[in-house]
Amino acid sequence: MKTITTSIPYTNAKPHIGFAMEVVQADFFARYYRAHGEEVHFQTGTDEHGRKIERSAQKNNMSAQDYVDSLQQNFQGLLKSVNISHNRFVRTTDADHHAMAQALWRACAANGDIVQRHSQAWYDVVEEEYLGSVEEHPDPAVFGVDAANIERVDEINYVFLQSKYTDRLRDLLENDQIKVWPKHRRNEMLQLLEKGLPDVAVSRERSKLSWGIPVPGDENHVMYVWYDALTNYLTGTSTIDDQGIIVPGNAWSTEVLHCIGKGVSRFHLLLWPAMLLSADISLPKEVLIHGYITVGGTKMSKSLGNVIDPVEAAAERGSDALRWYMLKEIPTFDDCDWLPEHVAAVYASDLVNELGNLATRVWSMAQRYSGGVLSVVPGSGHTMTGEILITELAAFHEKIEQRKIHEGIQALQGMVRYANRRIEDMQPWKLAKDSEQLGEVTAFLHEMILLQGVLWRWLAAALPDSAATVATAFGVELSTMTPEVFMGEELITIQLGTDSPMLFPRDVH
RNA sequence: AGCGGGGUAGAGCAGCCUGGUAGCUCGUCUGGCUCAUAACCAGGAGGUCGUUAGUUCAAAUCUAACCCCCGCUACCA
Repeated sequence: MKTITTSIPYTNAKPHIGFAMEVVQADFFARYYRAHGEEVHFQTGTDEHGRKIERSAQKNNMSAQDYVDSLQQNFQGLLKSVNISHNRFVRTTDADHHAMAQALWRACAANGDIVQRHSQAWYDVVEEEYLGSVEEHPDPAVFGVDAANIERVDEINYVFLQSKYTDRLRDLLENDQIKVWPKHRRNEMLQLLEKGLPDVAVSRERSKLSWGIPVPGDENHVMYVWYDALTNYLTGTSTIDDQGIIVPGNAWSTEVLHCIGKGVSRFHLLLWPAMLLSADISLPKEVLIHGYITVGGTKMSKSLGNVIDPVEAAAERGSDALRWYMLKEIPTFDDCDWLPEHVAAVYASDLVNELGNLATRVWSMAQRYSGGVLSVVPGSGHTMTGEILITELAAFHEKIEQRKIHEGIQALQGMVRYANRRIEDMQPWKLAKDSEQLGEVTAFLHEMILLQGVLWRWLAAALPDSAATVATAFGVELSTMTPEVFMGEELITIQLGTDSPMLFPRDVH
């Protein structure tokens, strides 16, 4: 079994295209492992507590709950528009999440890792946010906030003793017990660990924040949003017994892959494992950290007006086209600039000209020269192509295990080009003029159809809609498409579907 | 400032560990083909591999210094 997760975005803003890329990457892995026949648990969700939401709700004259409910459609709509195949969506306002966060808190507290501590901190009364401790920052000027808005607060808060886990976390990361992709992100964390981890204030006074999960046994305090949010990974995978003890489910006691953005790596590589260690719960196996989509080399921001809306981007050429760009063109771990002309060029070149055109040209020849029904024993006639196919598939799988989705897909793309070259060499349209050679033409087209079947079995992880169209048009069951079948000695009858597969129209509006 | 990543044809990247005629995709130019979504195939043009110095018969590749871009140390997909 495999478990794939995404981070859960804060719902106060519209879904970010970067989050869309994150869910698409996660969805790729979910579909990839399903194609291997593995059972997959794939969860995503939304982070709905905190001061900003509370304040926005007030502005809109709504209760916080009604307000977050009204925001759900944005996120559900996004998942739909990029075709995400998750089987659990965790809202931090869900009752079972509420219970899980409290259960985890109790577990950490029982181990002596959450304690009350008197703290002195700087507080921004306008933004209603803690800026940092007085101890760490004796001069609040470093925060760049108007001094008139800064207040020094003195209060009792709950603190999670993250510092206790500094050494164990260093060991875990150094020994790859939590595998970090790419590696240099791990090094960044090790650097932080060198300085020693601080303890983390994990509660807020209810007077300052009421929209959150209450601290168990203390109605005057509410959990810090990160403590609350990270717990979602257990909510979706585990249960709580009669004693209030967390029972990790199969989905947690397996190979867990967290897909996140680089901005939240500290929380996932330090705080989260520390929380799990404290509660004596097993750790995730891998954390994949993607880069950011930039515009003109800078981050998107509302003030610059350069925000790309993922739902609109998906509507432009269809979800598969957007998914392809995000998976194949954007390097999995790196930042990448978003240029509309480039997006259009990649669509035309990779999808329209190569993948889409290959499907229609083969379909049309098979229809015209072989009457739409092709009964052939693949056998040794497919050996040459089959061996190349085996090599390329191995390269694909290896790259995907290294979490380099873009490089893996490029291996499959190489086979598409190979197919186009083969067709050029064989020139079936010439052979077909001679009725003596029609058998050879059919055998060749049969080979090209099976080849696409094998490729689309894996391309389906990136392009699920198109894969379904291809399967129908060629009348093949993708899950049976293996190199062994491709070169097998059994008769395979292919009956084409009635429609030519128009996967990627050239003209899109 | 410290640490990390990067600087290779117009754009995006690989090659660097394990030195030996500079490679891929897109774009561009020319030719071929006609099954196909004016798609496909072949070939050409285009680079003093950030700078300087060093090691070597030989350096994009190793060493040193320097310059530039980005990231992390504070929320962020």
